[in-house]
Order: sequence, then structure tokens, then C-alpha cells
Amino acid sequence: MARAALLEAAARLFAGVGFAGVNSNQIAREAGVGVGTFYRHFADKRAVLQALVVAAIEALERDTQRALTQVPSDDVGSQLRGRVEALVSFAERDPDRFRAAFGEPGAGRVPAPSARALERRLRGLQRQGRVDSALHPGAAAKATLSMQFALVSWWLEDRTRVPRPALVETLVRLHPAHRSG
Amino acid sequence: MARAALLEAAARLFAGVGFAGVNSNQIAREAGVGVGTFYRHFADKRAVLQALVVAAIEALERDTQRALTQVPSDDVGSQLRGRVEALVSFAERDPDRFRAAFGEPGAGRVPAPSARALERRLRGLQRQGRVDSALHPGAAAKATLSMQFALVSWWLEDRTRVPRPALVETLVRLHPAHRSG
Amino acid sequence: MARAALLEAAARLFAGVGFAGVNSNQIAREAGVGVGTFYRHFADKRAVLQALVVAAIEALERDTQRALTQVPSDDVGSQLRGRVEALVSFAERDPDRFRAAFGEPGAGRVPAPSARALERRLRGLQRQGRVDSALHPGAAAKATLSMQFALVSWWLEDRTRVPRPALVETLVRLHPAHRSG
Amino acid sequence: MARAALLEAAARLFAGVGFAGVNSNQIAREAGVGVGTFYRHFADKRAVLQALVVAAIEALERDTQRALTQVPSDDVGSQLRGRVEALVSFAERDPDRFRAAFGEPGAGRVPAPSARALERRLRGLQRQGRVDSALHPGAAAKATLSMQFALVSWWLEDRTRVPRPALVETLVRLHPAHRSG
DNA sequence: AATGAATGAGATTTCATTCAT
DNA sequence: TATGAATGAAATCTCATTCAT
Repeated sequence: MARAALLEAAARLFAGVGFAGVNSNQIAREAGVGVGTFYRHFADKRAVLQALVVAAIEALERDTQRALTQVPSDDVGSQLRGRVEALVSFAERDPDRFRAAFGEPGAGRVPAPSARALERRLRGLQRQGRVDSALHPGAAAKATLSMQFALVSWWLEDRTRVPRPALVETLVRLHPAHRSG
Repeated sequence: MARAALLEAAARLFAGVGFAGVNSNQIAREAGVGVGTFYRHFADKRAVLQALVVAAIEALERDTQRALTQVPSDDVGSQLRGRVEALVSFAERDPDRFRAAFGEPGAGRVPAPSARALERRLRGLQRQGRVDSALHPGAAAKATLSMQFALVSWWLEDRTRVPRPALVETLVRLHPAHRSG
Repeated sequence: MARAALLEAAARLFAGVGFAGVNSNQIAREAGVGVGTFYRHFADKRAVLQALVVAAIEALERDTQRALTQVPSDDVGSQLRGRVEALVSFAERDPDRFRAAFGEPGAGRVPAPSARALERRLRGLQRQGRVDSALHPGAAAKATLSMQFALVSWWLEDRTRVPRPALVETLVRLHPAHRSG
Repeated sequence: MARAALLEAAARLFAGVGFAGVNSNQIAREAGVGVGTFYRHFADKRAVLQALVVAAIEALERDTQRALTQVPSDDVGSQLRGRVEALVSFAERDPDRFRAAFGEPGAGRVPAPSARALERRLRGLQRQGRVDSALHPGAAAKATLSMQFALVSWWLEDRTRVPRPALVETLVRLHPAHRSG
């Protein structure tokens, strides 16, 4: 209830005017609750963003895993496309949440667990000779996630700029696991 | 003098605690001048960041162009590597400035002119069949620049995480203009 | 039950951090009841302190009267010592309550009835030539009680500073009714 | 100036409605300065009180020392009376300051340096047999100062209750150094 | 009677900006 | 041109109190 309303309001506002452009009173008002209620549920503005990010990561992870069950587990290409599709669909379903959680804070904000998971996958693929072994797996993971979040967030600002299929295609082909040869 | 000191102080502070974490009095103090002097040189706090970004874009562009003169203009691979080298060297030379100008969400993030220039180059290479024509050039340009700034900013936080050559190699190989085949 | 638990919790907290340093929710939590329950038993926060003070005055008065029955009613010196002993014992038995009720500035501080009673006693002793007649009885009563409450409260903070007998002796000898000659 | 105005305003308000009854905005308004100015000079409300107390202790000490130069240094009785006179005159000269600095915070607020100084004097007099050696000097010092501050503060609330000379006489005669014999 | 989430008035605190010197 | 004390609007945060359950 109050907590959920606050998270939703915060996502809407962060997506609209950016984290720095919003204050706790506005979030409370937008959520239709009192200021005090805001502070009953969150220590401060950053805590809302953090909760938003945590929830978004979990939801995205869930969506992605569900999507991957639809895809042959030995087909790396389909898996990659499945992940990208899941990401874009997730972003489309709740654009405000996506932009609030992943669009806002510049560089460093790629969630560490996601980065580590991708890094592990890349290492595996490198061992199998399916990914360029000259890539630094940590750096490539970080780069890929930053790129994906930035690109999808940018796309959400105005989806007419790029047709959805072109976006997906671009995301797939820029991914280090894509076989370009 | 005062202006330069203020810009340097601002870069240091923005890099350390972010734009929102710094106030104009702190910048002035760090620069060793009075607050009044700050407002004599900059209209407001955002103006410093803006000046920082503009100067950084210009300097980076200058460095890149200089680097490209050292490289055969018909060798796309060398050109790419040259650009990446210039970027990393620029970041190394003044890490605070780089992170303040390109690592912050607050600023313009990926500068639009750079994005347009890269987009044009990608289109050209696509026409020549040197870049995957399934990529959306606008999206790919945006993605590539976001990725580069994010990755280099992240690297600057702790350069021991990734050796410089591995960083460069990763940046080169993740670039859409890189021939993976 | 709830009321007693609330009073005890309030005494503990007021003694520790002072009336102003505590809020009603804390008192309720410390008492192991809900906030609502707090307001079911006390009109507001001040009411707890007031109840604490009233109860403490009554209890102290009761203890003192009981102690005085053990002492020859015509021996002023023994009476005085008996009163002081009763005061110190009372403080020792429930230090938190003593400090909460008498150590705080917020409350009424020196209770007016006690002051008037002491004033009356001093006047009587002055008439009998047993107390310096140059003392202003009202002022001396006020001074004596302030002194006693302040000294005992201070002692309770760290009882190792002054041995109990020395405390009692000092309280007795500083009392206007003590025959120093 | 702003600082002095704030201190004066704070003394007036603390004396009038008590420390807890005042907030920083009121102090600023009463002082005729902006809220921000309050925080330029004091970290918070307690800091003003502290500054007030420190200044008051110094001023009182200065006044007392000056008064004592008028009195034969070997006459303990005159010295005592001189001190008491200095105290009462000080309180009369700036009643708000006195009550704000010494009247407000109940028991414990007797300034430690004053207490130590008095304790030292009492020990000296005890060694000379001029003060009851059964008194605990630390406790007696603490008690005496508490008593003096409480009594004078109370007197200032309504000076008609006790004529000045009776107040002085009472203060002198309740002091442990007074020869009652 | 008991509860505790919700409230909002108000207290605290910050800081971009001004301006008299 | 340089200064930094002063400002007050606005943000952050607290807490006594209420009320639906």
C-alpha cells in the first residue's frame, strides 16, 4: 500500500525529472500519502532508489529466467536473443521503473551481481572459443551492461526514434557473445 | 588563475562526491578563493559543470584528431585503435576531469555532437560493407559512446582492476567498427 | 500492567537521556506496548513525567514519615538525619525514578508543597532559637531542597565518586537545621 | 554582531520560556537576523547555550576576582560575603543571561571548573580547621554551587519575594565556609 | 482495551546566491 | 576584481497524536 505507492510514485518522478530533481515531499504527494509516511518507509530519497533498483533487478532476473526456459539451452545465439528480448519487454512493461532504476545514475550504477553473472558467462564462452578471448571479461561485462541499460533507457525516452526490432537487433549484435563471423 | 583554479577544484570534487554532493562554497574553498569570486566567474553551479564538459569535449576532440594524424587514413582498424588510445590517454591525463565531465549523470552524458559524428561514420562504414548493416546506426552510436564513457570512468575508479592494454583491447573489440571475422 | 510498564520505561529513558531526548514511541516500545496504548493511559508526553513526579513525591513523603516514626520526635538532630537517610535510601532504591522525577529541569523541580513544609519547619526552629534567625526561611527552604535533589541526582550518576556515608554526612551538615556549633 | 545579537536573543528567550521552549528560528527572528545566520554562528541550539554558559562563567569569574581585590585577603568571612555579593550583583546586572546560563538545566549543570575551584578552597579551609572536616569537599562544592545558582535564579523570577539583603545573608549563611559558631 | 500505520505541523538544516565593503 | 558574512527559500526530517481495525 503506502510503500508500494511510494515506490511507484518515485519511479514516475525519477523517470520524469531525474533523481536530483525530486524531493521527498514531492514523492509523498505524488503517492498520495503524508511526508511522515515517506520517512516511515524509507530512510531518505536514496533508500527509495535503492529499493527500486533491488526490486527491478529481481524482477528482471525473474523475467529473464522465465524467457530462457522457452529456448534451447544449447543454442547460445537464441539464448542471447532471448535475454535481450526479455530486457526490452521488461523495459516496455514499466518504462518508468526501468528508467528510474537503470537509466538514472551514470556510469557506475550497473548492479554488481548482474555484472558478475555476465562475467562468468563470458568466461565460460571464452573457454569454449565462442567469445573473443582477447576481451577482458570483467570489463566486457561491465561495458555490455552499461551499454544495454543506457541504450534502452534512451530508447524509452522516445520509442519512435528506433523501431523495436532494430533496437533488439542492435543490442544482440553489439553483445560480445554475438557471433559476427 | 581564479577561473582555472575553480574548474580544477570542481573537477576534483565532482569526481569525488558527484555534482549533487558538492556546493559552491566548497568549490570556492577548495579553489582557495572566496565564494563571491565563484559567482564572478560562473553564473551558477551548473555553469561550472557545463564549462567542464565543454572544455573536456573540445580537448578530447583535439587529442583524438591529433592522434588520427599519426595513422593511415584508409586503415579503419588503426583509426579505431587510435581513437580508443586517445580516449584512454585523455582519461589518464586528467582522471578527475574525465569522471566529472563524462562519468556524471547530471551533465549531458553522451554529448550529442559526438554521437552524431559517430553515427555518420558508422553509416559510411555500413555503406562500404565494413560494419554490420543490421545495426541501427543511431542506436549503435549512442550505445558505443555510453559504453566507452562508462567503462573508462569505471576503470579510473581503480585502475588496478584492469590492465591498460586489456582495457584498450576490450574497447576496440566491442566497437561496432571492429572486424571480428 | 501497561500503565506501570510505561511509567517504569519512561523513568528509565528520562533518567538516561532526559525528557526532551525521548519520544512517546520510544517509551511505548521500551515498555513493550503499542503507541496507542501510551495515549490510552496518558493524555500526552508531559503527563507521564507529571505522573512520575507526583508518585515520586508521594512515595518519598511516605518513606520519610515512616522513617521519622523510628526516631524520637523531640530530637531535631536525629530527625534531620532520619530525613536525609530516607531521601538517600529512596534514591538508591529506584535511581531512575529519582533522576527522572527530581533531576530534570522540565518538571516542577523543587515541589512547592515540600518547600512550604520545610519553610514552616524552619520557621518553627527559628522561633525556638535552633536555627539561625538571619536566614530567610522561604529562601533557605528553596535552597536546601534544590541542593538536596541536585546533589543526590549527581551522586546517582556515579555512586563511586562519594561513599554513601560521606554523602549523608554532607547533606546533614549542609542543612540549615544542623547545629554546627 | 550577528553573533552577539544571537547570544543576547537566546538569553532573553531561554530565560523567558526555557531552553526546550525555544527553537532556532525564534532565536534568529528575535535577534533580527536570518535563520541561515544562526547556523553560520552556531551548530545548533545547544551550542548557543554552551557559548552562553562559557561566557557567563568567564564574566562571573572576572567580576568575582575584581570584587575580591576590595577585601582583605586574610578575612575568610569578608571574602565569602564578597563572593556572594559579586554573584548577586552579576545576576542583577543581566538577569536573562544568568537564568539562561545557570538557571535552566537542572541538577548536573554546575560548571565543572567552578566546582573544582570551590572544592580546592574548601579543602584548604578544612586543613586550617575553618570548615567542618566531616564534609565531603567534592560533594559540598557541588551542592553549594547548585544551591546558589538555583536560589539566585529563583529569586530573579520575582525579586519581591525576598529582599536583596536577606538573599545575600541566606546565601552567606548556607555556605559551608560560614562560621556559624 | 490494544494496536501501529499514518499524519502533517513544525523543527532543523542546507546552500545557492547576493551585496556591502 | 575579490571577498565572505548574511540571507531565506526550500529541503530534510522528527514526533506527538489520531484513528481504523
